[in-house]
Amino acid sequence: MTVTAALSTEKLTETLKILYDPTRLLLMKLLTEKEYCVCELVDMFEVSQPAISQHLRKYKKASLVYEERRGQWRYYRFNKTCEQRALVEQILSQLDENDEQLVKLRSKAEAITC
Amino acid sequence: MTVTAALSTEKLTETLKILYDPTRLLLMKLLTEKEYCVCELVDMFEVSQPAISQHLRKYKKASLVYEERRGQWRYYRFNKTCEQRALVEQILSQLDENDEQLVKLRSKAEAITC
DNA sequence: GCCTTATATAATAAAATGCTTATATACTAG
DNA sequence: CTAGTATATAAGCATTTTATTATATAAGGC
Repeated sequence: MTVTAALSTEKLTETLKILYDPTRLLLMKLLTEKEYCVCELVDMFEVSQPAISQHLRKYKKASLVYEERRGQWRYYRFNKTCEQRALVEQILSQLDENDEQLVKLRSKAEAITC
Repeated sequence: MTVTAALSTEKLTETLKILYDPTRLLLMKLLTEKEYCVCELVDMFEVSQPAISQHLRKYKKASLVYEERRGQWRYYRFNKTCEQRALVEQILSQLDENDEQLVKLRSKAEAITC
């Protein structure tokens, strides 16, 4: 059930440019699994809130995520209808589930109450 | 025949960091198809010889390519035994074969005598 | 309305990137 | 040995990136 390859050099490199950053790669991994609000992500990654917001803005600019406002929170999740979907999923599927950083992140994710 | 995913965050992002540059992405596409010597690549891409050499060095540092000296030339080709092979091939397979930059490059490749 | 919380944006400084020019190295031909 | 070609490396510079701090915006509770 492979999708036809049809990304331009520009679109492809734009996407890789987003995912080459470790924080953004792992963050995207999480966002493909479930939605998160910004404050949850800030608690999980060791960077400031503006840094997270800026990463999220990059995803959004590339149509990789949906943003949904609910009350005073904004929830983000992977946009499964984006044209880069296959690419993103293939890249993320290459990530070792036992990778130290990923494992650590997942355990933090469980502990968070926001 | 999918290969087991087992790349660390570090290895994965290192590879994406190499491929996010349009020149390096297209160059890698060519190198997965056949071997090239540096002067051929210089003629195909619109950058200086040192720029090409520097791109090639990045591949080599990440074990993505083999380098073979023959006479005064150095031939480069994709290293099919590298651990990032599946990742690289999946990424490259997402590239539209009709992409303008790729098509232009291929036509130049045919014309080159080095 | 006012205060608090959640989030985005702006400004800025530090680091990384990728190109160019200049130079070094290595092989070939004579 | 010398000159020419192929390639790598070094140095320098302009641009981009990313994080931080400071500030703005927007919603919720009182």
